[in-house]
Amino acid sequence: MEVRPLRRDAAANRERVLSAAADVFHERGLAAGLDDVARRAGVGVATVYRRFPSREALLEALLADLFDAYTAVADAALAQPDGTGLASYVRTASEVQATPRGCALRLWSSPALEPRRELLHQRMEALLGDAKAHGTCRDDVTVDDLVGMFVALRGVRESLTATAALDWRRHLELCLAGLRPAS
Amino acid sequence: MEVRPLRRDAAANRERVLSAAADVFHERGLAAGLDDVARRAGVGVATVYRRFPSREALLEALLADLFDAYTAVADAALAQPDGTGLASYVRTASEVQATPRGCALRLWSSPALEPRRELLHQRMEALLGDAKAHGTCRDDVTVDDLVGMFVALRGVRESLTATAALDWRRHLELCLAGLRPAS
DNA sequence: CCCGAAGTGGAGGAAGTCCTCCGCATGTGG
DNA sequence: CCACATGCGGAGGACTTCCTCCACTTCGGG
Repeated sequence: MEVRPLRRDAAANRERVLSAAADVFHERGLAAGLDDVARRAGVGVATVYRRFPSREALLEALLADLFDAYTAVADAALAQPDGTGLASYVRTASEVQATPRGCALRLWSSPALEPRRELLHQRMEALLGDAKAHGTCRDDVTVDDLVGMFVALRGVRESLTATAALDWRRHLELCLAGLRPAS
Repeated sequence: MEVRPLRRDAAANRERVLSAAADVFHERGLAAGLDDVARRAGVGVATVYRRFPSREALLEALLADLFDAYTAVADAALAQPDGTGLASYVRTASEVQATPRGCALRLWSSPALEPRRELLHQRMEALLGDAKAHGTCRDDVTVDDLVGMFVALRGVRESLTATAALDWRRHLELCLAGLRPAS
């Protein structure tokens, strides 16, 4: 498993591809052509395929970043263990998800990312525990419920179809209200 | 605007296409080929295109059915004006949406369906009014919030990606909890 | 029963996407 | 500074999907 590092220019190109992919997928959906991604990155198609053998590999790389960002947000929220961390984590993480890189969320359960997902899972568990201990969250809420919220929010955001005054932040607050203990 | 009715066999084919389209889109997503729809319906491609000039027209026809179903559910819920109608409407409508025809929901705000959408809007308004009057729903909830819920639920349902113990019914209950007045 | 209007199927051209191949360019260790 | 491993671009073949066209079939009113 000796992997020598990429040549410096190649590494830079890799980043440009990732960033372009996030933008393109964000704008035109996950089905957008990789040729478009290449053009946007100012790079040949071959470069995209050389670095990321498949569309999935590309998305996984984006998702890895996203997981890292989530985890960082969760750590920050855990720093103030007064029961408000959970809500602030959910709100901030949702903002991160609204970013172009958030498009990768659809791959959530990719097997290749199990380790990072597990890490994030632990943080969410901790946040839930803290919130429950302070009585700011119902006892029966699970990490999967939180995951469901993020997935749901992505759905709302991607559906801003013309007419709709559909605001994902509004749905977010509805969910947060649902997490709090009844009376 | 004289439109003579379809010949009997043509009308039957139209229904078969609609039903096949619902199944195919449900299984393979809205991007599935219309050729597949035709094959599934046991009909030539030309028949699909003759009856529905575009993929959108096809989806609109499906959505029209869906709106009618929603409206019927809402009417049933309104029959018992004891404050519980809203919740039972949301639950039942969600089940309808889990049906293959529910795949059309993505088109929600198609201009062509304004009249039906308006009809449904009125019913939801009434359900909300009843629930608020009985104190089973927060005063600040709007019809758009409900629409947001349905869109969110579609997102969760379509994301059942392998791993996930993601259950849309669970997210539904979370939302319903969020609708109720705080303490 | 008959005949014209209405409907039908599937071939096939246009367009888009995927991904590989290979001759040329460029960074880097010695 | 040089050699060569590493990386690069874009042409192009295989494939998929879209949608039209037209010769043939079927329905149904008189």
